[in-house]
Amino acid sequence: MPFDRVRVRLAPSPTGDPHVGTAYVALFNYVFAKKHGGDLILRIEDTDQVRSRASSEAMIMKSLRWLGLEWDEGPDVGGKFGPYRQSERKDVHQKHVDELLAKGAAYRCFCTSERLDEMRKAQREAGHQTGYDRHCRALPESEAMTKVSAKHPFVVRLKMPTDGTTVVDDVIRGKVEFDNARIDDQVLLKSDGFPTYHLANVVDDHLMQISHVIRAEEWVSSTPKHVVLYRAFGWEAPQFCHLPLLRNADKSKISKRKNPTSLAYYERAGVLPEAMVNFLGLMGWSFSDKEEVFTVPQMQQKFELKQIHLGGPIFDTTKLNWLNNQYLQKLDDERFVAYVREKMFSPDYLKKLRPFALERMDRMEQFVDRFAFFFNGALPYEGVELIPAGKTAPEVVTMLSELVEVLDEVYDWTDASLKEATDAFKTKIGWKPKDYFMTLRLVVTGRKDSPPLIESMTILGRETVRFRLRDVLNAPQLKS
RNA sequence: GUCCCGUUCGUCUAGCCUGGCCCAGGACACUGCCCUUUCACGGCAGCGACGGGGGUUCAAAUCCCCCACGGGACGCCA
Repeated sequence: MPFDRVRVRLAPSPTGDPHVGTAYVALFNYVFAKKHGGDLILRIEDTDQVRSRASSEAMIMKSLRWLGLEWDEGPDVGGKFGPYRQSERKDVHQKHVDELLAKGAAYRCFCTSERLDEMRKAQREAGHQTGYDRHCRALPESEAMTKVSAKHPFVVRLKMPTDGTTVVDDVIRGKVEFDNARIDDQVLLKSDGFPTYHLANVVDDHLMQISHVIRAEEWVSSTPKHVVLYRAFGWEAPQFCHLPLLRNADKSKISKRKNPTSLAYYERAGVLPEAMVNFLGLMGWSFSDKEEVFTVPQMQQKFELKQIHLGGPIFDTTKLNWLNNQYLQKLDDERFVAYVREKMFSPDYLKKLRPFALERMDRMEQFVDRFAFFFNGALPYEGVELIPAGKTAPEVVTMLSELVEVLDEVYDWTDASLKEATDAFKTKIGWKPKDYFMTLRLVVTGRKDSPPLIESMTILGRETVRFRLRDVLNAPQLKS
């Protein structure tokens, strides 16, 4: 361990909704840090200029706080190792890339993406592992500099050793050996001047004095590159610990296509943060062979990285529901009332509903019944005519499944962009407006007499709409 | 395809390092019974797993080897 003090980091990339996988890794990092009296650092990995969004960063921080996983240093709380947003550390990264270049540990590559694509295609067809063919590695320095002055775009790649092995020492897995010859010359600096994950991660982890890198299993295969990087810089590598990947029911890596993965979804669904955290703590780890209900402070006492079971756990929320019920039963008056009044029937949410509600009621008592779908999760579809005349169940299923994909691409969840997206999709599939919109209305609201569809979808939010679009596929009418 | 990781009830897991206490323990789910004017909670019971094959050993879920299966990675994404 390169530093005396335990310092771990959480390094999410702000490219979407706050993910349960992020929370999972966050929990284990948090618990490990606290157990050892160390620090948790939140570092935003926003080096992907195309996909990073500020709104995503804000949501991730909000969700982590909701779970009670507070960080000691981060973009919002500061700290002496900042800045904590990688996009603000470009100079630092550039400087370190220059150092590698000067040392001869890295080289400039002028290959175009077209050439790389063709190369990979050929490799794949030949049945080989894909990887850079090191075309530019042998390029003389003088030639490279000429190209640079001629403004040829380039990336900087790591010079991997061509023989021997690199050993990754993982806290749980032990020593894992990799054949250097099979490891790619990783791009460290992109042509836009931003570092890739690999470079930024190693540099920042070292500069921020990270002692243990606790992250998901998907990183195991790139860790030897990181080890080589640490060596190139002359730094001692941190302890690595790769957590198992949460899985879908079919065992593939958890994805929003097959599971609700957004923490915002679970929060809205009325899952208590202590239940969520407890549930995540049960994935790959166990508190004891008798008790399964525990708090984060209790987990801290007993937690050991080495005890983590490596079989990838299926993220099956059945047990989460039971756990949540356990915690729900313990809610006192204060928390219960606060939840219903401030979260479920929050003033902000009710204000959004007011214009739609008032013109459709003659007595206030009708509100709860008629607007229930604004507060519910899953809707009852018994007796609802989900299939328009002339259409078949498979057609409706296909339409809805494709629509989910379309809506996933909607960048901001507003009336305008939803209208645009749903209209475009309607035109594409060529359904009659009435059939299309009524089906959608029934799926999203569960009733024919709902307020305007687009506005309702906007208010309900992305996660709930997505959930219903998927959930309705289980309705008997649509099963064939 | 190549490399790497994994594999205990349907699901989450204990046990595996330090072989015998394991004809494998707990929890969720499911089924039944009890409690109960309903439902839920709660209680009790039941169902249900060491991927396969070789070895080592007096003894293997536990150690070794092979196979199968699952997953991850193979991006100027993280």
